Amino acid sequence: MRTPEELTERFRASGRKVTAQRQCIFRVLQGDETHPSAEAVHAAASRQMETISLKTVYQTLHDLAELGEIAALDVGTGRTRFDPNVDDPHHHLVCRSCGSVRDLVVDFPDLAVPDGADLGFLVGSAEVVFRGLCPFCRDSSRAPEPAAAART
Amino acid sequence: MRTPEELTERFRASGRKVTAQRQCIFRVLQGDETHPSAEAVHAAASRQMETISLKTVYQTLHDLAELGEIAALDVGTGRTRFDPNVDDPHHHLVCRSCGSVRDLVVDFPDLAVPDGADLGFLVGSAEVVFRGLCPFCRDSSRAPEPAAAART
DNA sequence: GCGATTTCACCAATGATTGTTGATTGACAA
DNA sequence: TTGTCAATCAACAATCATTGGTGAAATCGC
Repeated sequence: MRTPEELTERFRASGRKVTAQRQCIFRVLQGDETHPSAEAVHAAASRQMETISLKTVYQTLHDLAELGEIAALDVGTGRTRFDPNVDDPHHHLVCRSCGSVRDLVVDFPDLAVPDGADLGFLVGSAEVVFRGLCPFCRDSSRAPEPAAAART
Repeated sequence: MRTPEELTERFRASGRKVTAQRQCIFRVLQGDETHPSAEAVHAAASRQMETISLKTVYQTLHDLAELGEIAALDVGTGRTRFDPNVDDPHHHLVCRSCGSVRDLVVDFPDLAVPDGADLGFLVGSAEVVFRGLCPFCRDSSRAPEPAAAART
């Protein structure tokens, strides 16, 4: 993901204004590898700006996604998660227990639809989701890690 | 997926009663390869039983999933889809345009998390989603196929 | 400085799914 | 055949994540 400064430029260049709350969100996303939901971003942003509204967070996340600076991803855990890592192609590890998501930067060269098996589909991309237990849920295999359980 | 008769036995064996509406749903799912949503199952069932309620459909689909006779799957299209093919492991082709889903029965032997890349996760399974355009949306590349557009 | 954009709080609506009610039906074991 | 309990129905409300509206206040950037 780009730095807050670069994002500021991009926003300006696209005709958007750069407000304090937007910059706050830029900062929150910077280096975040937890694939936060909009709620989680809002919670983190609120720590820096108590009055920032959930609406604004949703709006800015969509702006960022529209500009291709972050990716919105749905791994079947109910809410949309946002992935600041949009530079190197990767897959995902998803915890069955707490729903946490981590990047898996691995290339699978053999991952393609065999000839004749595509059922007429014009295939564009492949995403792999590995499901299992994250380190915390694996250890305390009945009680998920508190922070993770809090819908992180 | 098992035959309606087998499902009838399984339901009885698990202490569930086998009603006309449940059998109707068994029949609807039988051989259905479209990965129908609950709504779609309800629509199809309604053609055989006009009074069957959506509630009952949801309930029965969950019963079937609980017994492992069908799989509930979420490919990021908003609604949960139900897959009667639970016997051979497979992946999915998803249409970006109309959201239709098809099975892809292919084994990817190299699909594993490399040593040391698992970030501490205890990985259990891998699902691949290939995204692209289904035959209908590919041809009429602006207007999705009517039946498919109707939330099939 | 000025105008257009953005934000705010508040509240309502969406769409998929689940829960509640109370009355009726019907499956199935005895 | 019958009694019991599960299942169903209609109708309605509630959930949760997300989006939409309002009007007023703030503020970005030319």
